[in-house]
Amino acid sequence: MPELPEVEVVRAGLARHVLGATITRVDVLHPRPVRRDLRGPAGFAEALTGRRIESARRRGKYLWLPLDNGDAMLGHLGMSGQLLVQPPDAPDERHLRIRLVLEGAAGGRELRFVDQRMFGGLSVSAGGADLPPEIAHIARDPLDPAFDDAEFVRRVRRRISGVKRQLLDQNLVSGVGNIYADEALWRAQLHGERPGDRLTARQVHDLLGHARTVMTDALGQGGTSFDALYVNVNGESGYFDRSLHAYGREGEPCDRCGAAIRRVAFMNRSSYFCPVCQPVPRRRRTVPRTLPTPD
DNA sequence: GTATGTACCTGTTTGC
DNA sequence: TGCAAACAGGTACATA
Repeated sequence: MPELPEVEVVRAGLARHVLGATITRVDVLHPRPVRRDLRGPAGFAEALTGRRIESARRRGKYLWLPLDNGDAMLGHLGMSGQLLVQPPDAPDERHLRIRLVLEGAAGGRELRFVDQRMFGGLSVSAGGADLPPEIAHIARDPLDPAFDDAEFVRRVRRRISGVKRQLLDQNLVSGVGNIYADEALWRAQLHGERPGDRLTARQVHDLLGHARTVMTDALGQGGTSFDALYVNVNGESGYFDRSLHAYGREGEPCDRCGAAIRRVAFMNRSSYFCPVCQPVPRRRRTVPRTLPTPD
């Protein structure tokens, strides 16, 4: 489940291993991962063939490879996507979806998009080398030096939506997924259903700081895991078994107070929290205390 | 603009 | 043993 730290590991791996390479052939083995490319599989392949990869960039969980003609190959790993740099004689992965044959700097290698569930995908963004217009709406991530903390705090406190939903809103802040949202909320001792407009600026600011810390820690661990004997640029950081306090720990004692961690359904997925450290907020009053006077 | 719910997708796990 | 349902969750989109 690649989140921001995992995607950054992939980006850094790509920056190291495919820069300057020319794409000489593209095989689209399944149409779904290129569904966002309106030209279809053949057009996608044609737009990439002959292009040279100039760099590797990222915003939130999206990453893109600027090309020598000003376009970019835009990618998202979704739930289960991987980008692997492999020698051509490596056997095809079971869920290999797209193969890019490379020449030049990464001579004789292949860049492979492998994705079991196919929530992820690749597309060619016209003129997207600097920032693909398809993702212009995606906010900066908390690790981006240009991220505006004060603006984030202001926007969260303007909405009545629960704070976890806001953490997952990529228009507000990018890169935070379900796992790190639960971890940041646990550290901040806030329940995810606390309405944004009922939090103090200090609380939102602290929550953002915890999100930043969780992701920075994961980045530190994941950053050392990929550069193996043969180049393996993937989304596995090995983070999940180690330092999670809330996510996936239903029934286990809270590391802070010992109460059993609870799991509740949330947006077609799960939320994990400590019922003592992160008390469920009281319901908002639905009837105003005093009825408004009619005009 | 905001708030909320759902479709998409498939391998694995769980339950009967 | 075999089958079906539940589950995992990031994003885009629909609806109010």
